[in-house]
Amino acid sequence: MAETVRRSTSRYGSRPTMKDVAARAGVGLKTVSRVVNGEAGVTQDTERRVQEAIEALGFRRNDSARVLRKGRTATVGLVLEDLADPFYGPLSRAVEEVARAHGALLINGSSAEDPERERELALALCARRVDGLIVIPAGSDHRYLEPEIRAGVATVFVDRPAGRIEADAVLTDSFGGARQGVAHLIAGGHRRIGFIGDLPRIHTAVERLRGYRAAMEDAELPVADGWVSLGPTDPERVREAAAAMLSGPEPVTALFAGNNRVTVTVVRLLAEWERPVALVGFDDIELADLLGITVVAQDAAALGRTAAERLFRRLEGFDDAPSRTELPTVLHARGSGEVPPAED
Amino acid sequence: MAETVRRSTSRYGSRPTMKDVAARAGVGLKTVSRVVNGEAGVTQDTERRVQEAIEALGFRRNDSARVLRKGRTATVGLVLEDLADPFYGPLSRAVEEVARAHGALLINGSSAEDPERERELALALCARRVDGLIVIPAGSDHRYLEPEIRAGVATVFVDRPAGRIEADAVLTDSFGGARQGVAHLIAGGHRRIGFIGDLPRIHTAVERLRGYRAAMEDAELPVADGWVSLGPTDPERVREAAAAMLSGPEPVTALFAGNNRVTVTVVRLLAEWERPVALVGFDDIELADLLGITVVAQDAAALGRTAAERLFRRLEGFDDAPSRTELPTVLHARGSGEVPPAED
DNA sequence: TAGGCCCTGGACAACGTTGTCAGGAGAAGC
DNA sequence: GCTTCTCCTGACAACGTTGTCCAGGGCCTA
Repeated sequence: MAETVRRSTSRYGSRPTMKDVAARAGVGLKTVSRVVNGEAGVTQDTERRVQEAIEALGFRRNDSARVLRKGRTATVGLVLEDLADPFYGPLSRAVEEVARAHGALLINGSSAEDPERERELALALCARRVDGLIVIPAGSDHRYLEPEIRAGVATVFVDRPAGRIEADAVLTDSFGGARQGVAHLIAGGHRRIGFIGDLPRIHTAVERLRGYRAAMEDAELPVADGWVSLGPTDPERVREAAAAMLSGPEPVTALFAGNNRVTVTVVRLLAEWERPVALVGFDDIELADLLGITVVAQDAAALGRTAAERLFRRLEGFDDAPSRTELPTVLHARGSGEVPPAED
Repeated sequence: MAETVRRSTSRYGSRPTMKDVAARAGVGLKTVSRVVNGEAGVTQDTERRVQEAIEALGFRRNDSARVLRKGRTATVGLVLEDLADPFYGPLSRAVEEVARAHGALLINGSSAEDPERERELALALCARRVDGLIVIPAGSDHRYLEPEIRAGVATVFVDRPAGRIEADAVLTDSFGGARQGVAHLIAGGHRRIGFIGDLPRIHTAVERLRGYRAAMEDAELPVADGWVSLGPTDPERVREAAAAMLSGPEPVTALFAGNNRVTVTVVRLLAEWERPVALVGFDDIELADLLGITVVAQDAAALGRTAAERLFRRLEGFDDAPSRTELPTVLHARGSGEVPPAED
C-alpha cells in the first residue's frame, strides 16, 4: 500500500529536471537540453515529443545549474542609495532597459548611504556572479572591489566617482551645473547667496560647493562663513541651516539647494517665510514647473543609460582605459530663481 | 619557455575556487567550506591558515554552485509596472528592506504594463529559482504561474489581484478610497463630477470607478455618459478627456483623478483653465501639500511591506489558504478638493 | 594500560545543466 | 554491395559547492 514518493513526483518543493523530461519523452538528456536551448540537430518529431513532456511536467530550466556550467549569469547588479528617492527610480529603470536589450536582468539594492552596506551589497552581487556591476558609491574607498574587477566583473560608477581605484565613471557636471545656477542668481542681482548641500564625504556635494564658490569668485563676491552648510539632508537639519542663513547678521537673499531633498525642504520653508527669497535647486522635481521652482536639472535616465551602455561595451570585450564621462545640466528658469533681492 | 597557464592563475575572467584555497592552505576542500560558512569543528590555527589563503587569492564563494546544492537562493523577485513611477520606488524599497531583514536579495523588473512582458519577467525569475515572487499584475491571467506555485515558489500579488488563480493579494481599498474622495466633493456642493481613470483591464481602475459610482448613487446623483473616462494615462489622452468633461453640454464642476499620473496632468490643465474646478486625486504626490492638491492617499511602502511580510511567512512554512488584505486610504484635504462649484 | 569518546579533517557523491565526443542509421557515391 | 559521409542522438565528464560518512589522533576514564 505504501506508495514510494519519488523526487520527481513529489507534489511540493521539488521540480522536474531535464532528466525527468528525457525519461518521459523517451529520449536522452542531451536531446532535451538541445530542445530547450533551440539548438540545431533535432528532428521535428523528437522535438515535439520533448515539448509535450516539458508541458506535461511543467519543466523550467534551472538557471543556477546553467550559470554554474556556462560561467555567465546574464545579470547585472546596481547598487544605489535609495530606490524610494525619485532621482534613482528613473536611473534604475534606464539601466534595466539597456540590460533588457542585452538579454540581461537587473538586481538592485539600496545602500542607504551607508558605506558598509554598499560593500556588503556589492560583494553579495559578486558572489552571485553578476556579469557587471553599476555602483553609486556611498563610501569613498572601493579597493574591496579590486579582486572582483580583476576576476572579470565589469564595473562602472555612476553619479560619483570610485574612491582609491581606477574605474569607469559616468557623472553629471556638478561643478558646472552649480556654477551656472549660482551665476543665474548673481545675474538676477543677488550678492548674498547661501549654499546648502549634502554630507562633505559625498563627491557631488563637494563639486557643487566648488561650483558655487567659483561663481561667487567669478563675480568677485565674498562668501561669508555662515552662508555655506554641508551636512545630512534630513528636513530638520536643512530647515535649521536655511533659517540661520536667512536670519543671520548678513542674511542671504537667495539660496542654492544642493539636491532635490534639500530643494523640497527649502521650498516648504520659503512658503512660510515672510520675505521673498530666491531659490535655485540642483536636480529637477516633479511638478516643479507648477510650483515655479527654478532648477539646474540633471538627466537621471541618461546617467543610467550611459553607464549601462558602457558596462555592456566592456562585457562585449571593449578593453580601454577607464574613462570618465560628464553629462551636462540644463537650467530651467521657472520663477523662484528670478525673484529679485529683497531690499534691506 | 612557454608557461602553462593554469586556470587558477589566469589573470582574467577566472576565479579561485575552494579547491584552490584548500591547496594553498594545505587543507581539505570541506575544511574550506566549513570556514567560509562559519561551521564549527575547525581549530583556530586551521581557520587562520584558510582565511589567509582566501585573502591572498581573493576568493569569493560562487553562489550559483551553492544554490544548486542547497536549493534555496535567498532571493525574491518583484515584478512591477515601472520603477520610474514614484509610486513604485517606495514600494520596492519597502520590499527590499523586509527581504534584507530575512537575509534575502531582491531582483525587480518592470513590465511596462505589458502582460507578455510581465509573464516573461516572472518566468525568468522563476528560472533563476527565486524563493518567492511578488507581482503587480499587468495581465489578467496568471495561470502560467500555476506550475511554479505548485513547485514551491511563494507568490503574493500586490496592488491588483491575480487573474484566474487563487493567490495571496495585498491591495489598497480602491473602492472605498474613491467613494470617500468623491463623497468629499459632493459634500462640498458638487453635483456634476467627472472621473478619469486608467485602462479598464486594470483592476484598480475598475474598483475606483465603482467607488465613484457608489458615491454618486449614495447622493442620488445621476452620472452622465460623458463624465466617465477610462483609458491610457498618457498626458494627451487625459488632457483631452478632462477638457471634454469641462466643456461639454453639462460641464462638470469637479474632477476625480484615478491615479497619480492622471492627477498631475489634470493639475497642469487646471492651472490654465479660466473657471475654477475642484479636484481630488487618488494617490499622493510629492509636494502636493504645497500645491494644495487634495488627494486620497494610499501607502505604497505599507503595501510593499505587508506583501513582503506575507511572502516570508509563506517561505517560513505558514500554509494557510490564500488571503486578501486591503489597506485603508487617507483623505488629505489641501484645497483643490474644497473649491466650491462654479455658478452656471 | 586498555577502551571509549570527542574533535578535527578529508574523501566522495550529488545538485542540474552543457560541452565533447563517439556511435548508429540512413543516404549518396563508386 | 561496400564505403563514405551526413545527420541525429546519447553517454559522460565537468562546473563549484555542500551533506554524509569515515578515519585518525588525542584525551579521559576505569
